[in-house]
Amino acid sequence: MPFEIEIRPESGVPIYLQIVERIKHLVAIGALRPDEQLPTIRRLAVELRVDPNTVARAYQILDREGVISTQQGRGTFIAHRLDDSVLTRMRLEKLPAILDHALLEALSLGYELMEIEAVFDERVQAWRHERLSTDTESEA
Amino acid sequence: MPFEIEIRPESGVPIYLQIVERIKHLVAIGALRPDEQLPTIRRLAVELRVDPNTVARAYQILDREGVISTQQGRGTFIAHRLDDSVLTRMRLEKLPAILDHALLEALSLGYELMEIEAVFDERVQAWRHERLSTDTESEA
Amino acid sequence: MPFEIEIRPESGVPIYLQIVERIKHLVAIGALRPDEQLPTIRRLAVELRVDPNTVARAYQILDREGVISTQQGRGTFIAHRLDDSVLTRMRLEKLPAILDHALLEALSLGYELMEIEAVFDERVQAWRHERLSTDTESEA
Amino acid sequence: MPFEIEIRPESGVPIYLQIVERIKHLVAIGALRPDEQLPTIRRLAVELRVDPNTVARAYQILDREGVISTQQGRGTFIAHRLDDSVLTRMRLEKLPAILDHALLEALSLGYELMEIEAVFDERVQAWRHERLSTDTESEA
DNA sequence: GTGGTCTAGACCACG
DNA sequence: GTGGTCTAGACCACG
Repeated sequence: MPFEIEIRPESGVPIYLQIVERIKHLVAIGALRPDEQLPTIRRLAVELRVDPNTVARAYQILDREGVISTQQGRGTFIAHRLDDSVLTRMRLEKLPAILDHALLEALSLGYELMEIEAVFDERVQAWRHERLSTDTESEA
Repeated sequence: MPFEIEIRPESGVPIYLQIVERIKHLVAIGALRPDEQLPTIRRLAVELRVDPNTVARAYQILDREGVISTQQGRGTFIAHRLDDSVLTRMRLEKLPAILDHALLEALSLGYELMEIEAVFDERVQAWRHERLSTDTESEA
Repeated sequence: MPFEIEIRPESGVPIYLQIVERIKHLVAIGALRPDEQLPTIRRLAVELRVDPNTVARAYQILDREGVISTQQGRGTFIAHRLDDSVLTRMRLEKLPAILDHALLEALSLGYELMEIEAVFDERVQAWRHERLSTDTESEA
Repeated sequence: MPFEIEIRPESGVPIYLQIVERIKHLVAIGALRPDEQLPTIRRLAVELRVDPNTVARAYQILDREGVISTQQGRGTFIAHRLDDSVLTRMRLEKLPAILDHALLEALSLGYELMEIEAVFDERVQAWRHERLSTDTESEA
Protein backbone atom coordinates (compact mmCIF):
# COMPACT_ATOMS: atom_id res chain seq x y z
CA MET A 1 0.00 0.00 0.00
CA PRO A 2 1.14 3.54 -0.64
CA PHE A 3 2.23 5.50 2.40
CA GLU A 4 -0.85 7.36 3.57
CA ILE A 5 0.37 10.89 4.09
CA GLU A 6 -1.26 13.98 2.74
CA ILE A 7 0.49 17.30 2.74
CA ARG A 8 -1.35 20.60 2.54
CA PRO A 9 1.24 23.12 1.39
CA GLU A 10 -1.36 25.89 1.55
CA SER A 11 -2.18 25.29 5.20
CA GLY A 12 0.70 27.43 6.46
CA VAL A 13 1.91 24.62 8.71
CA PRO A 14 5.53 23.82 7.83
CA ILE A 15 5.69 20.69 5.73
CA TYR A 16 8.18 18.91 7.98
CA LEU A 17 5.78 19.38 10.90
CA GLN A 18 2.89 18.01 8.89
CA ILE A 19 4.93 14.89 8.21
CA VAL A 20 5.85 14.53 11.87
CA GLU A 21 2.24 14.91 13.00
CA ARG A 22 0.92 12.59 10.37
CA ILE A 23 3.35 9.79 11.20
CA LYS A 24 2.66 10.17 14.90
CA HIS A 25 -1.00 9.89 14.14
CA LEU A 26 -0.57 6.75 12.06
CA VAL A 27 1.37 5.21 14.92
CA ALA A 28 -1.22 6.33 17.46
CA ILE A 29 -4.07 4.66 15.63
CA GLY A 30 -2.05 1.52 15.00
CA ALA A 31 -1.70 1.93 11.24
CA LEU A 32 2.04 1.81 11.71
CA ARG A 33 3.26 -0.96 14.03
CA PRO A 34 6.48 -1.24 16.06
CA ASP A 35 9.45 -2.35 13.95
CA GLU A 36 7.59 -1.63 10.74
CA GLN A 37 9.82 -0.06 8.12
CA LEU A 38 9.20 3.46 6.88
CA PRO A 39 9.83 4.52 3.29
CA THR A 40 13.28 5.94 2.64
CA ILE A 41 13.72 9.68 2.78
CA ARG A 42 14.18 9.89 -0.97
CA ARG A 43 11.19 7.75 -1.78
CA LEU A 44 8.85 9.64 0.52
CA ALA A 45 10.18 12.92 -0.83
CA VAL A 46 9.34 11.86 -4.37
CA GLU A 47 5.92 10.62 -3.33
CA LEU A 48 5.01 13.84 -1.51
CA ARG A 49 6.79 16.00 -4.08
CA VAL A 50 8.82 17.81 -1.45
CA ASP A 51 12.51 18.37 -0.89
CA PRO A 52 14.38 15.37 0.61
CA ASN A 53 15.81 17.74 3.23
CA THR A 54 12.27 18.34 4.44
CA VAL A 55 11.58 14.66 4.95
CA ALA A 56 14.98 14.23 6.57
CA ARG A 57 14.17 16.95 9.08
CA ALA A 58 10.88 15.24 9.96
CA TYR A 59 12.57 11.86 10.45
CA GLN A 60 15.25 13.47 12.58
CA ILE A 61 12.64 14.95 14.93
CA LEU A 62 10.75 11.66 15.16
CA ASP A 63 14.01 9.89 15.89
CA ARG A 64 14.95 12.33 18.62
CA GLU A 65 11.51 11.84 20.20
CA GLY A 66 11.89 8.08 20.11
CA VAL A 67 9.00 7.43 17.77
CA ILE A 68 11.19 5.99 15.03
CA SER A 69 14.65 4.55 14.94
CA THR A 70 17.10 5.24 12.14
CA GLN A 71 19.58 2.49 11.51
CA GLN A 72 22.50 3.49 9.35
CA GLY A 73 22.54 1.47 6.18
CA ARG A 74 19.42 -0.51 6.95
CA GLY A 75 16.64 2.05 6.94
CA THR A 76 14.15 3.66 9.26
CA PHE A 77 11.75 1.79 11.51
CA ILE A 78 9.00 2.45 14.00
CA ALA A 79 10.57 2.16 17.44
CA HIS A 80 9.93 -1.29 18.85
CA ARG A 81 9.38 -0.33 22.44
CA LEU A 82 6.87 2.39 21.88
CA ASP A 83 5.66 3.60 25.19
CA ASP A 84 2.03 3.56 24.14
CA SER A 85 1.01 6.05 26.79
CA VAL A 86 3.39 8.64 25.34
CA LEU A 87 1.62 8.72 22.01
CA THR A 88 -1.81 8.68 23.56
CA ARG A 89 -0.86 11.59 25.72
CA MET A 90 0.43 13.56 22.73
CA ARG A 91 -2.82 13.03 20.99
CA LEU A 92 -4.86 14.02 24.02
CA GLU A 93 -2.85 17.17 24.52
CA LYS A 94 -3.42 18.37 21.00
CA LEU A 95 -7.20 18.33 21.02
CA PRO A 96 -7.72 20.66 23.99
CA ALA A 97 -5.24 23.07 22.43
CA ILE A 98 -7.24 23.20 19.19
CA LEU A 99 -10.51 23.74 21.01
CA ASP A 100 -9.02 26.28 23.42
CA HIS A 101 -7.74 28.26 20.49
CA ALA A 102 -11.22 28.40 18.97
CA LEU A 103 -12.74 29.36 22.31
CA LEU A 104 -10.15 32.10 22.76
CA GLU A 105 -10.94 33.52 19.33
CA ALA A 106 -14.67 33.51 19.94
CA LEU A 107 -14.54 34.86 23.49
CA SER A 108 -12.14 37.64 22.53
CA LEU A 109 -14.60 38.75 19.88
CA GLY A 110 -17.26 39.07 22.54
CA TYR A 111 -19.24 35.90 22.03
CA GLU A 112 -20.81 34.43 25.14
CA LEU A 113 -20.08 30.88 26.23
CA MET A 114 -23.71 29.82 25.87
CA GLU A 115 -23.84 31.19 22.34
CA ILE A 116 -20.65 29.34 21.48
CA GLU A 117 -21.95 26.09 22.90
CA ALA A 118 -25.18 26.36 20.90
CA VAL A 119 -23.44 27.01 17.60
CA PHE A 120 -20.86 24.31 18.33
CA ASP A 121 -23.61 21.73 18.81
CA GLU A 122 -25.17 22.81 15.56
CA ARG A 123 -21.88 22.53 13.67
CA VAL A 124 -21.16 19.10 15.13
CA GLN A 125 -24.57 17.93 13.94
CA ALA A 126 -23.86 19.31 10.49
CA TRP A 127 -20.55 17.46 10.37
CA ARG A 128 -22.16 14.27 11.59
CA HIS A 129 -24.64 14.37 8.75
CA GLU A 130 -21.99 15.17 6.22
CA ARG A 131 -19.81 12.29 7.29
CA LEU A 132 -22.73 9.92 7.24
CA SER A 133 -23.70 10.88 3.72
CA THR A 134 -20.07 10.74 2.59
CA ASP A 135 -19.74 7.28 4.10
CA THR A 136 -22.84 6.17 2.25
CA GLU A 137 -21.47 7.51 -1.00
CA SER A 138 -18.14 5.80 -0.56
CA GLU A 139 -19.86 2.51 0.14
CA ALA A 140 -21.56 2.71 -3.22
CA MET B 1 -1.56 49.22 37.63
CA PRO B 2 1.00 47.63 35.31
CA PHE B 3 -0.33 46.07 32.14
CA GLU B 4 -0.28 42.33 32.70
CA ILE B 5 1.63 41.09 29.70
CA GLU B 6 4.67 38.91 29.89
CA ILE B 7 6.87 38.13 26.96
CA ARG B 8 9.09 35.10 26.71
CA PRO B 9 11.60 35.92 24.01
CA GLU B 10 13.19 32.51 24.33
CA SER B 11 9.95 30.62 23.67
CA GLY B 12 10.34 30.72 19.91
CA VAL B 13 6.89 32.20 19.50
CA PRO B 14 7.15 35.55 17.69
CA ILE B 15 6.84 38.44 20.13
CA TYR B 16 4.03 40.12 18.21
CA LEU B 17 1.99 36.90 18.37
CA GLN B 18 2.60 36.58 22.08
CA ILE B 19 1.16 40.06 22.52
CA VAL B 20 -1.82 39.24 20.32
CA GLU B 21 -2.59 36.04 22.20
CA ARG B 22 -2.15 37.63 25.60
CA ILE B 23 -4.50 40.50 24.86
CA LYS B 24 -7.08 38.15 23.40
CA HIS B 25 -6.84 36.14 26.56
CA LEU B 26 -7.33 39.17 28.78
CA VAL B 27 -10.40 40.12 26.75
CA ALA B 28 -11.68 36.55 26.76
CA ILE B 29 -11.65 36.26 30.53
CA GLY B 30 -13.14 39.71 30.94
CA ALA B 31 -10.03 41.31 32.44
CA LEU B 32 -10.17 43.91 29.69
CA ARG B 33 -13.60 45.38 29.15
CA PRO B 34 -15.13 46.97 26.04
CA ASP B 35 -14.04 50.60 25.53
CA GLU B 36 -11.17 50.20 27.95
CA GLN B 37 -8.04 51.93 26.67
CA LEU B 38 -4.93 49.91 25.99
CA PRO B 39 -1.48 51.31 26.74
CA THR B 40 -0.05 53.31 23.86
CA ILE B 41 2.18 51.51 21.42
CA ARG B 42 5.24 53.34 22.64
CA ARG B 43 4.48 52.84 26.30
CA LEU B 44 3.89 49.11 25.96
CA ALA B 45 7.04 48.86 23.85
CA VAL B 46 9.07 50.45 26.64
CA GLU B 47 7.42 48.26 29.26
CA LEU B 48 8.11 45.05 27.35
CA ARG B 49 11.48 46.30 26.10
CA VAL B 50 10.67 45.62 22.47
CA ASP B 51 10.54 47.79 19.38
CA PRO B 52 7.42 49.94 18.94
CA ASN B 53 6.96 48.44 15.48
CA THR B 54 6.53 45.04 17.08
CA VAL B 55 3.74 46.26 19.35
CA ALA B 56 2.18 48.15 16.44
CA ARG B 57 2.07 44.95 14.46
CA ALA B 58 0.26 43.14 17.25
CA TYR B 59 -2.26 45.97 17.65
CA GLN B 60 -2.87 46.05 13.92
CA ILE B 61 -3.70 42.36 13.80
CA LEU B 62 -6.07 42.70 16.74
CA ASP B 63 -7.69 45.65 15.00
CA ARG B 64 -8.12 43.78 11.74
CA GLU B 65 -9.72 40.92 13.64
CA GLY B 66 -12.09 43.24 15.44
CA VAL B 67 -10.84 42.69 18.97
CA ILE B 68 -9.62 46.24 19.46
CA SER B 69 -10.39 49.54 17.80
CA THR B 70 -7.64 51.95 16.83
CA GLN B 71 -8.48 55.62 16.69
CA GLN B 72 -5.92 57.76 14.91
CA GLY B 73 -4.47 60.32 17.21
CA ARG B 74 -6.47 59.20 20.22
CA GLY B 75 -5.33 55.74 21.14
CA THR B 76 -6.36 52.12 21.11
CA PHE B 77 -9.42 50.66 22.82
CA ILE B 78 -11.07 47.31 23.39
CA ALA B 79 -13.82 47.04 20.77
CA HIS B 80 -17.31 47.35 22.09
CA ARG B 81 -20.16 45.24 20.77
CA LEU B 82 -23.17 47.21 19.70
CA ASP B 83 -26.50 45.48 19.86
CA ASP B 84 -27.08 46.86 16.41
CA SER B 85 -28.82 44.15 14.44
CA VAL B 86 -26.34 44.35 11.58
CA LEU B 87 -23.33 43.86 13.74
CA THR B 88 -25.07 41.04 15.51
CA ARG B 89 -25.67 39.38 12.20
CA MET B 90 -22.05 39.78 11.15
CA ARG B 91 -20.94 38.38 14.46
CA LEU B 92 -23.19 35.38 14.10
CA GLU B 93 -21.72 34.66 10.72
CA LYS B 94 -18.21 34.61 12.11
CA LEU B 95 -18.77 32.14 14.92
CA PRO B 96 -19.60 29.07 12.79
CA ALA B 97 -16.48 29.72 10.73
CA ILE B 98 -14.29 29.73 13.85
CA LEU B 99 -15.82 26.52 15.16
CA ASP B 100 -15.79 24.79 11.79
CA HIS B 101 -12.13 25.57 11.47
CA ALA B 102 -11.40 23.86 14.80
CA LEU B 103 -13.59 20.89 13.92
CA LEU B 104 -11.87 20.48 10.57
CA GLU B 105 -8.46 20.54 12.20
CA ALA B 106 -9.40 18.01 14.86
CA LEU B 107 -11.11 15.66 12.40
CA SER B 108 -8.15 15.81 10.04
CA LEU B 109 -5.92 14.66 12.90
CA GLY B 110 -8.17 11.65 13.32
CA TYR B 111 -10.19 12.62 16.37
CA GLU B 112 -13.76 11.34 16.50
CA LEU B 113 -16.72 13.66 16.88
CA MET B 114 -17.71 12.21 20.24
CA GLU B 115 -14.20 12.66 21.59
CA ILE B 116 -14.19 16.25 20.35
CA GLU B 117 -17.53 16.97 21.97
CA ALA B 118 -16.37 15.61 25.31
CA VAL B 119 -13.18 17.63 25.38
CA PHE B 120 -15.04 20.72 24.17
CA ASP B 121 -17.42 20.51 27.11
CA GLU B 122 -14.52 20.19 29.47
CA ARG B 123 -12.77 23.25 28.02
CA VAL B 124 -15.96 25.30 28.16
CA GLN B 125 -16.24 24.48 31.84
CA ALA B 126 -12.65 25.55 32.40
CA TRP B 127 -13.27 28.91 30.68
CA ARG B 128 -16.48 29.38 32.59
CA HIS B 129 -14.65 29.11 35.85
CA GLU B 130 -11.95 31.54 34.78
CA ARG B 131 -14.54 34.08 33.72
CA LEU B 132 -16.71 33.54 36.78
CA SER B 133 -13.90 34.40 39.11
CA THR B 134 -13.20 37.56 37.14
CA ASP B 135 -16.85 38.60 37.22
CA THR B 136 -16.98 38.09 40.94
CA GLU B 137 -13.94 40.28 41.42
CA SER B 138 -15.40 43.11 39.40
CA GLU B 139 -18.65 42.96 41.40
CA ALA B 140 -16.74 43.41 44.64
CA MET C 1 6.51 39.36 -18.90
CA PRO C 2 6.75 42.16 -16.39
CA PHE C 3 4.37 42.04 -13.45
CA GLU C 4 1.67 44.59 -14.18
CA ILE C 5 1.65 46.68 -11.05
CA GLU C 6 2.04 50.39 -11.02
CA ILE C 7 2.59 52.40 -7.91
CA ARG C 8 1.78 56.08 -7.59
CA PRO C 9 3.75 57.25 -4.59
CA GLU C 10 2.27 60.74 -4.90
CA SER C 11 -1.33 59.54 -4.68
CA GLY C 12 -1.39 59.60 -0.90
CA VAL C 13 -2.60 55.99 -0.76
CA PRO C 14 -0.11 53.90 1.19
CA ILE C 15 2.09 51.86 -1.13
CA TYR C 16 1.31 48.56 0.55
CA LEU C 17 -2.41 49.18 0.04
CA GLN C 18 -1.88 50.02 -3.60
CA ILE C 19 -0.18 46.67 -4.04
CA VAL C 20 -2.99 44.88 -2.19
CA GLU C 21 -5.69 46.52 -4.29
CA ARG C 22 -3.84 45.97 -7.52
CA ILE C 23 -3.33 42.27 -6.93
CA LYS C 24 -6.93 41.83 -5.84
CA HIS C 25 -7.95 43.50 -9.05
CA LEU C 26 -5.78 41.23 -11.19
CA VAL C 27 -7.30 38.22 -9.46
CA ALA C 28 -10.82 39.63 -9.76
CA ILE C 29 -10.60 40.04 -13.51
CA GLY C 30 -8.97 36.65 -13.93
CA ALA C 31 -5.57 37.96 -15.00
CA LEU C 32 -4.01 36.01 -12.15
CA ARG C 33 -5.22 32.44 -11.91
CA PRO C 34 -5.38 30.09 -8.91
CA ASP C 35 -2.02 28.46 -8.13
CA GLU C 36 -0.15 30.98 -10.24
CA GLN C 37 3.06 32.11 -8.56
CA LEU C 38 3.54 35.74 -7.65
CA PRO C 39 6.92 37.42 -7.96
CA THR C 40 9.05 37.00 -4.86
CA ILE C 41 8.92 39.75 -2.28
CA ARG C 42 12.42 40.88 -3.10
CA ARG C 43 11.93 40.83 -6.83
CA LEU C 44 8.74 42.83 -6.73
CA ALA C 45 10.40 45.25 -4.31
CA VAL C 46 13.21 45.85 -6.79
CA GLU C 47 10.77 46.21 -9.67
CA LEU C 48 8.63 48.76 -7.85
CA ARG C 49 11.63 50.38 -6.21
CA VAL C 50 10.22 50.04 -2.72
CA ASP C 51 11.44 48.37 0.43
CA PRO C 52 10.95 44.59 0.65
CA ASN C 53 9.16 45.09 3.95
CA THR C 54 6.51 47.09 2.16
CA VAL C 55 5.83 44.31 -0.32
CA ALA C 56 5.90 41.75 2.48
CA ARG C 57 3.24 43.71 4.31
CA ALA C 58 0.99 43.69 1.25
CA TYR C 59 1.47 39.95 0.72
CA GLN C 60 0.76 39.27 4.36
CA ILE C 61 -2.56 41.10 4.23
CA LEU C 62 -3.56 39.24 1.08
CA ASP C 63 -2.62 35.99 2.77
CA ARG C 64 -4.64 36.76 5.89
CA GLU C 65 -7.62 37.57 3.69
CA GLY C 66 -7.27 34.33 1.78
CA VAL C 67 -6.49 35.80 -1.63
CA ILE C 68 -2.99 34.37 -1.82
CA SER C 69 -1.20 31.53 -0.10
CA THR C 70 2.29 31.91 1.27
CA GLN C 71 4.48 28.84 1.50
CA GLN C 72 7.55 29.26 3.65
CA GLY C 73 10.68 28.77 1.61
CA ARG C 74 8.84 28.13 -1.64
CA GLY C 75 7.11 31.33 -2.62
CA THR C 76 3.71 32.96 -2.86
CA PHE C 77 0.79 31.73 -4.94
CA ILE C 78 -2.74 32.75 -5.83
CA ALA C 79 -5.01 30.77 -3.53
CA HIS C 80 -6.93 28.00 -5.17
CA ARG C 81 -10.51 27.21 -4.27
CA LEU C 82 -11.10 23.61 -3.43
CA ASP C 83 -14.54 22.26 -4.01
CA ASP C 84 -14.25 20.75 -0.61
CA SER C 85 -17.63 21.18 1.02
CA VAL C 86 -16.17 22.76 4.14
CA LEU C 87 -14.33 25.45 2.30
CA THR C 88 -17.39 26.12 0.22
CA ARG C 89 -19.38 26.60 3.35
CA MET C 90 -16.84 28.99 4.82
CA ARG C 91 -16.80 30.94 1.58
CA LEU C 92 -20.57 31.22 1.55
CA GLU C 93 -20.49 32.64 5.03
CA LYS C 94 -18.08 35.37 4.02
CA LEU C 95 -19.99 36.73 1.05
CA PRO C 96 -23.04 38.03 2.93
CA ALA C 97 -20.72 39.83 5.35
CA ILE C 98 -18.95 41.61 2.49
CA LEU C 99 -22.22 42.68 0.88
CA ASP C 100 -23.83 43.68 4.15
CA HIS C 101 -20.88 45.87 4.89
CA ALA C 102 -21.33 47.72 1.58
CA LEU C 103 -25.08 48.02 2.11
CA LEU C 104 -24.60 49.41 5.59
CA GLU C 105 -22.15 52.00 4.34
CA ALA C 106 -24.37 53.11 1.47
CA LEU C 107 -27.50 53.26 3.63
CA SER C 108 -25.71 55.26 6.31
CA LEU C 109 -24.80 57.84 3.66
CA GLY C 110 -28.48 58.16 2.89
CA TYR C 111 -28.78 56.17 -0.33
CA GLU C 112 -32.06 54.38 -0.89
CA LEU C 113 -32.26 50.63 -1.49
CA MET C 114 -33.64 51.05 -4.99
CA GLU C 115 -30.86 53.42 -5.94
CA ILE C 116 -28.29 50.98 -4.56
CA GLU C 117 -29.79 48.10 -6.49
CA ALA C 118 -29.69 50.03 -9.75
CA VAL C 119 -26.06 51.07 -9.39
CA PHE C 120 -25.12 47.58 -8.25
CA ASP C 121 -26.55 46.07 -11.43
CA GLU C 122 -24.62 48.56 -13.48
CA ARG C 123 -21.34 47.77 -11.73
CA VAL C 124 -21.89 44.02 -12.11
CA GLN C 125 -22.30 44.53 -15.85
CA ALA C 126 -19.08 46.53 -15.96
CA TRP C 127 -17.17 43.77 -14.18
CA ARG C 128 -18.72 41.13 -16.38
CA HIS C 129 -17.39 42.85 -19.45
CA GLU C 130 -13.92 43.21 -17.99
CA ARG C 131 -13.83 39.52 -17.11
CA LEU C 132 -15.32 38.41 -20.41
CA SER C 133 -12.60 40.09 -22.40
CA THR C 134 -9.98 38.43 -20.21
CA ASP C 135 -11.57 35.02 -20.65
CA THR C 136 -11.64 35.47 -24.38
CA GLU C 137 -7.97 36.34 -24.42
CA SER C 138 -7.03 33.24 -22.49
CA GLU C 139 -9.06 31.08 -24.82
CA ALA C 140 -7.18 32.44 -27.81
CA MET D 1 -33.23 71.32 16.67
CA PRO D 2 -29.89 69.76 17.54
CA PHE D 3 -27.40 69.46 14.71
CA GLU D 4 -27.91 65.96 13.27
CA ILE D 5 -24.41 64.59 13.02
CA GLU D 6 -23.29 61.26 14.31
CA ILE D 7 -19.66 60.38 14.63
CA ARG D 8 -18.39 56.80 14.76
CA PRO D 9 -14.91 57.03 16.26
CA GLU D 10 -14.53 53.27 15.96
CA SER D 11 -15.14 53.23 12.20
CA GLY D 12 -11.55 54.02 11.34
CA VAL D 13 -12.62 56.91 9.12
CA PRO D 14 -10.93 60.12 10.33
CA ILE D 15 -13.39 62.18 12.32
CA TYR D 16 -12.86 65.35 10.26
CA LEU D 17 -13.81 63.40 7.12
CA GLN D 18 -16.91 62.01 8.77
CA ILE D 19 -18.01 65.56 9.56
CA VAL D 20 -17.32 66.68 5.98
CA GLU D 21 -19.29 63.78 4.50
CA ARG D 22 -22.16 64.20 6.89
CA ILE D 23 -22.60 67.91 6.21
CA LYS D 24 -22.40 67.34 2.48
CA HIS D 25 -25.07 64.73 2.84
CA LEU D 26 -27.37 67.02 4.83
CA VAL D 27 -26.95 69.62 2.14
CA ALA D 28 -27.56 67.09 -0.63
CA ILE D 29 -30.86 65.95 0.83
CA GLY D 30 -31.94 69.52 1.55
CA ALA D 31 -31.80 69.27 5.34
CA LEU D 32 -29.41 72.22 5.27
CA ARG D 33 -30.48 75.08 2.99
CA PRO D 34 -28.38 77.77 1.29
CA ASP D 35 -27.48 80.64 3.66
CA GLU D 36 -28.46 78.60 6.68
CA GLN D 37 -26.07 79.12 9.58
CA LEU D 38 -23.97 76.27 10.88
CA PRO D 39 -23.10 75.83 14.55
CA THR D 40 -19.83 77.44 15.63
CA ILE D 41 -16.73 75.31 15.66
CA ARG D 42 -16.63 75.33 19.45
CA ARG D 43 -20.29 74.45 19.87
CA LEU D 44 -20.15 71.55 17.41
CA ALA D 45 -16.94 70.32 19.01
CA VAL D 46 -18.64 70.20 22.40
CA GLU D 47 -21.71 68.51 20.96
CA LEU D 48 -19.69 65.81 19.19
CA ARG D 49 -17.16 65.57 22.00
CA VAL D 50 -14.23 66.04 19.67
CA ASP D 51 -11.34 68.48 19.53
CA PRO D 52 -12.21 71.94 18.11
CA ASN D 53 -9.25 71.59 15.75
CA THR D 54 -10.99 68.59 14.20
CA VAL D 55 -14.15 70.54 13.48
CA ALA D 56 -12.10 73.46 12.22
CA ARG D 57 -10.35 71.20 9.73
CA ALA D 58 -13.70 69.89 8.43
CA TYR D 59 -15.09 73.42 8.02
CA GLN D 60 -11.91 74.48 6.23
CA ILE D 61 -12.27 71.68 3.68
CA LEU D 62 -15.95 72.43 3.12
CA ASP D 63 -15.09 76.09 2.68
CA ARG D 64 -12.37 75.31 0.15
CA GLU D 65 -14.84 73.13 -1.79
CA GLY D 66 -17.39 75.92 -1.80
CA VAL D 67 -20.00 74.05 0.20
CA ILE D 68 -19.95 76.50 3.09
CA SER D 69 -18.80 80.04 3.49
CA THR D 70 -16.97 81.26 6.55
CA GLN D 71 -17.48 84.92 7.32
CA GLN D 72 -15.02 86.30 9.81
CA GLY D 73 -16.81 87.54 12.88
CA ARG D 74 -20.27 86.54 11.72
CA GLY D 75 -20.15 82.78 11.56
CA THR D 76 -20.34 79.95 9.06
CA PHE D 77 -23.11 79.51 6.48
CA ILE D 78 -24.15 77.13 3.75
CA ALA D 79 -23.02 78.68 0.47
CA HIS D 80 -25.91 80.57 -1.16
CA ARG D 81 -25.15 79.71 -4.74
CA LEU D 82 -24.82 76.00 -4.33
CA ASP D 83 -24.34 74.44 -7.68
CA ASP D 84 -26.83 71.69 -7.04
CA SER D 85 -25.34 69.43 -9.69
CA VAL D 86 -21.97 69.41 -7.91
CA LEU D 87 -23.40 67.86 -4.79
CA THR D 88 -25.51 65.39 -6.71
CA ARG D 89 -22.48 64.32 -8.65
CA MET D 90 -20.47 63.80 -5.46
CA ARG D 91 -23.18 61.63 -4.10
CA LEU D 92 -23.45 59.61 -7.29
CA GLU D 93 -19.72 59.05 -7.44
CA LYS D 94 -19.55 57.66 -3.96
CA LEU D 95 -22.05 54.84 -4.39
CA PRO D 96 -20.34 53.06 -7.30
CA ALA D 97 -17.08 53.23 -5.37
CA ILE D 98 -18.63 51.49 -2.37
CA LEU D 99 -20.18 48.77 -4.50
CA ASP D 100 -17.07 48.32 -6.61
CA HIS D 101 -15.06 47.80 -3.49
CA ALA D 102 -17.40 45.04 -2.33
CA LEU D 103 -17.34 43.44 -5.78
CA LEU D 104 -13.54 43.57 -5.82
CA GLU D 105 -13.36 41.84 -2.44
CA ALA D 106 -15.76 39.12 -3.45
CA LEU D 107 -14.27 38.49 -6.90
CA SER D 108 -10.72 38.39 -5.57
CA LEU D 109 -11.80 35.68 -3.13
CA GLY D 110 -13.04 33.63 -6.06
CA TYR D 111 -16.78 34.21 -5.89
CA GLU D 112 -18.56 34.20 -9.21
CA LEU D 113 -20.63 37.14 -10.38
CA MET D 114 -23.84 35.14 -10.45
CA GLU D 115 -23.27 33.93 -6.92
CA ILE D 116 -22.64 37.51 -5.78
CA GLU D 117 -25.77 38.77 -7.47
CA ALA D 118 -27.90 36.10 -5.82
CA VAL D 119 -26.61 36.79 -2.33
CA PHE D 120 -26.85 40.55 -2.90
CA ASP D 121 -30.54 40.23 -3.76
CA GLU D 122 -31.09 38.19 -0.67
CA ARG D 123 -29.35 40.74 1.56
CA VAL D 124 -31.28 43.62 0.02
CA GLN D 125 -34.51 41.80 0.80
CA ALA D 126 -33.36 41.24 4.36
CA TRP D 127 -32.58 44.95 4.74
CA ARG D 128 -35.88 45.91 3.23
CA HIS D 129 -37.75 43.87 5.78
CA GLU D 130 -35.66 45.17 8.61
CA ARG D 131 -36.24 48.79 7.64
CA LEU D 132 -39.95 48.20 7.26
CA SER D 133 -40.25 46.70 10.70
CA THR D 134 -38.08 49.46 12.19
CA ASP D 135 -40.27 52.08 10.56
CA THR D 136 -43.36 50.46 11.99
CA GLU D 137 -41.79 50.41 15.42
CA SER D 138 -40.78 54.04 15.25
CA GLU D 139 -44.28 55.03 14.23
CA ALA D 140 -45.65 53.53 17.44
C1' DG E 1 16.84 31.23 -2.38
C1' DT E 2 12.32 31.86 -0.15
C1' DG E 3 9.47 34.24 3.33
C1' DG E 4 9.24 35.77 8.64
C1' DT E 5 10.69 38.54 12.50
C1' DC E 6 12.77 42.25 14.71
C1' DT E 7 15.22 46.57 15.52
C1' DA E 8 16.25 51.50 14.66
C1' DG E 9 14.88 55.52 13.17
C1' DA E 10 12.60 59.00 10.06
C1' DC E 11 8.54 61.46 8.73
C1' DC E 12 3.59 62.09 8.38
C1' DA E 13 -1.63 62.35 9.59
C1' DC E 14 -4.80 63.13 13.18
C1' DG E 15 -6.71 65.28 17.42
C1' DG F 1 0.98 63.07 21.93
C1' DT F 2 -1.28 59.39 19.31
C1' DG F 3 -1.02 55.84 15.64
C1' DG F 4 0.53 54.89 10.41
C1' DT F 5 3.94 54.31 6.86
C1' DC F 6 8.30 53.49 5.04
C1' DT F 7 13.22 52.49 4.68
C1' DA F 8 17.49 49.96 5.87
C1' DG F 9 19.43 46.20 7.38
C1' DA F 10 20.21 42.05 10.42
C1' DC F 11 19.24 37.34 11.44
C1' DC F 12 16.40 33.20 11.32
C1' DA F 13 13.29 29.19 9.60
C1' DC F 14 12.15 26.47 5.74
C1' DG F 15 12.96 23.79 1.43
